[in-house]
Amino acid sequence: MARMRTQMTPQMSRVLEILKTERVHLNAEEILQQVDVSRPTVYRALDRLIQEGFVCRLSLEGDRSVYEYVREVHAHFVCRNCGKIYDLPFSKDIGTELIGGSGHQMEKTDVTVYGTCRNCLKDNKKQEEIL
Amino acid sequence: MARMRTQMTPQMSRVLEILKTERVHLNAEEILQQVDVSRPTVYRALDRLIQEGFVCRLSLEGDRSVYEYVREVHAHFVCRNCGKIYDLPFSKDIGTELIGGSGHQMEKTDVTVYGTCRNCLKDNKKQEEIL
DNA sequence: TACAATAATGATACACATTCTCAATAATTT
DNA sequence: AAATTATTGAGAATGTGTATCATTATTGTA
Repeated sequence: MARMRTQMTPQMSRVLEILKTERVHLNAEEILQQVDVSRPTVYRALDRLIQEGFVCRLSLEGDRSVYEYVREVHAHFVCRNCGKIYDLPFSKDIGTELIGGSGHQMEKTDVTVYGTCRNCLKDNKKQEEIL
Repeated sequence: MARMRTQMTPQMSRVLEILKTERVHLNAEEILQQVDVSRPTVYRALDRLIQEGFVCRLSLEGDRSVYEYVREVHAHFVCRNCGKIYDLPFSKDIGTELIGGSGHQMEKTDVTVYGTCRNCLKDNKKQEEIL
């Protein structure tokens, strides 16, 4: 009987490498453009990399998902104006606190803050000065 | 010159009413099934209801968005096993805390905890006892 | 009340991200 | 090397959400 295959296929490695080196949040299309791997395989690789805990997916409001290499737990700030995503460090385990005595078992916690980033705020102010 | 039209159209009201009475998180398709309103109008109504602050959208991992009537700010617990969504009360303004001195301007904060809910944990235990 | 102006609706078609199917290929075990 | 199973890629399919646009409803004004 054949055992489970290699944990990490070459295609998975290539996808992971992109995410590791780019150091930003990429969507599936952006990954596809940088790797010679078929579309379905990129999605499959991402799913498996998420399962293995190497990558995490971020489902943004009304937008396609973005992926990033997991370095350390953090929250995200998404600018509604320019779309840029910033990492926000967070130390406390908010999830455990929130679950409290509800009896649920936590796996992970997603914290996403939406708003206007500092750069866009600056640009807006400039615009107002000109007008 | 004609002014802005009624804030709330009949179609918007019907969509809002469903969300108010159902008291659960519904996706656009489920809303469509319960209301005699066209697909585009349901989406338009939801967008406007969100803008007005009556409804909020929840973008779940690899799933379509769900909508709920806004009663009070809270976080969500999503069960990876049964898919059920639970509301978790949370008082503190985590977003402001996270942004800290970054200079961004917060609009709203989404907190979603993923894991296994208490019911599924119970069922799993039962299964183990049988086997 | 009728008219003019604008906003909202519904039917249809469309766009696009993600997934499915399945034959071909690669890896692993015996 | 043969047998078995996992993985891949090409292409098609799925399905959520939008754009278009003619029609209808609403509101303000004469």
